[in-house]
Amino acid sequence: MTTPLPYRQHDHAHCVEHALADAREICKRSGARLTPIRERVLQLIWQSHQPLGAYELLAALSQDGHQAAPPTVYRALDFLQQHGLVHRIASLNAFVGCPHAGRAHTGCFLICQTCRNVLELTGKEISAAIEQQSQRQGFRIDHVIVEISGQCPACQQAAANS
Amino acid sequence: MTTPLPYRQHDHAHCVEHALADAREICKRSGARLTPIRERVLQLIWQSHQPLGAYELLAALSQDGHQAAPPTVYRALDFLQQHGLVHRIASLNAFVGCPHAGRAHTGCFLICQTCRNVLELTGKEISAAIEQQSQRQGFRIDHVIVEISGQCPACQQAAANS
DNA sequence: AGCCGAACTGTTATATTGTTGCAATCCCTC
DNA sequence: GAGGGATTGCAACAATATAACAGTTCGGCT
Repeated sequence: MTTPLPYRQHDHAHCVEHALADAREICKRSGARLTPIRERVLQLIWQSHQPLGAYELLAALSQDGHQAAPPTVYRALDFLQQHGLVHRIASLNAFVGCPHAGRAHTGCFLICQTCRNVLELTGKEISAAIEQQSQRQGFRIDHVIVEISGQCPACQQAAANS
Repeated sequence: MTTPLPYRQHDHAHCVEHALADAREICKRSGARLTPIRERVLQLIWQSHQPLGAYELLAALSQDGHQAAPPTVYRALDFLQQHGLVHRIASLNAFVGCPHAGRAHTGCFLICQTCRNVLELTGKEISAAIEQQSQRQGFRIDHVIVEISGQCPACQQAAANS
């Protein structure tokens, strides 16, 4: 798995470790148990820095020598989702680390179809519009999915130069 | 399959026929072939008036006496999606008829987790916010998914009365 | 320390959703 | 009515996700 373009420049190991430290802290505060399997799954997701499917995680765990079946991975993912540490990208059947874990937010994802990177938007404009329109219909919101597929700036440029 | 609450009052058969007539017209204009299978799938989706999974459609086709395998259904669905006649709801792995076929729009769905009905919003506010935020990131949009799960007004009321 | 109950994990099997590849058929155009 | 692209039939299979149950670990409590 090659590290994708936009991430070549940053200190990847450090950013992964930072996410894990955050996760430990968040779980500690809420009394949740970030067990070895769960932590390992979270680490794998962050290392890839791209959406990772459940069965890709499963394969990675097997390479660890860890015997693992689908439920193991799905349970870890459920836990991580419930604690806001990862998001599921419905249009990809895959999971990404959440860079805003701990802070209240509605996931809103820009998915590049070329390099496969995902950017999570933080602005309130979109969720505000969604809440307003839902309220207008008298609809009580439980969960919101916003997934925008297309091409990121870097890949647009790369495409233009070829 | 019981007709869900919000639809008890309308002339369901007429609304289905209207959607089919629209579809025939749209395909005619674009030179697309709305073959019997495709039309039947569209009809089944509209009749249910709720999201329908590919394998539910498959079962319904089999009841017609029509021998059908998964690819048959998926191909029909691909066609209907490409021509804007149905939408796929990623969070349900299911398909709904599009009430705005032919008119340019971005699907934005309110999904009631109680009655399973889906309402497609038409307002431009949400898609405008999405376009604006994407543009700010220099992201070129290809396709947008907005799926809002929760509870519709009717079901909120029903829940309150019990 | 030792016990209890809840949470977590292992394991097998199975359900659900979606795709590939190839042959046969249909339908439009020339 | 012959050629060629679109459509369909069909069989196999791939990918994603869940169910059910047994065993194990962990943390709180006495």
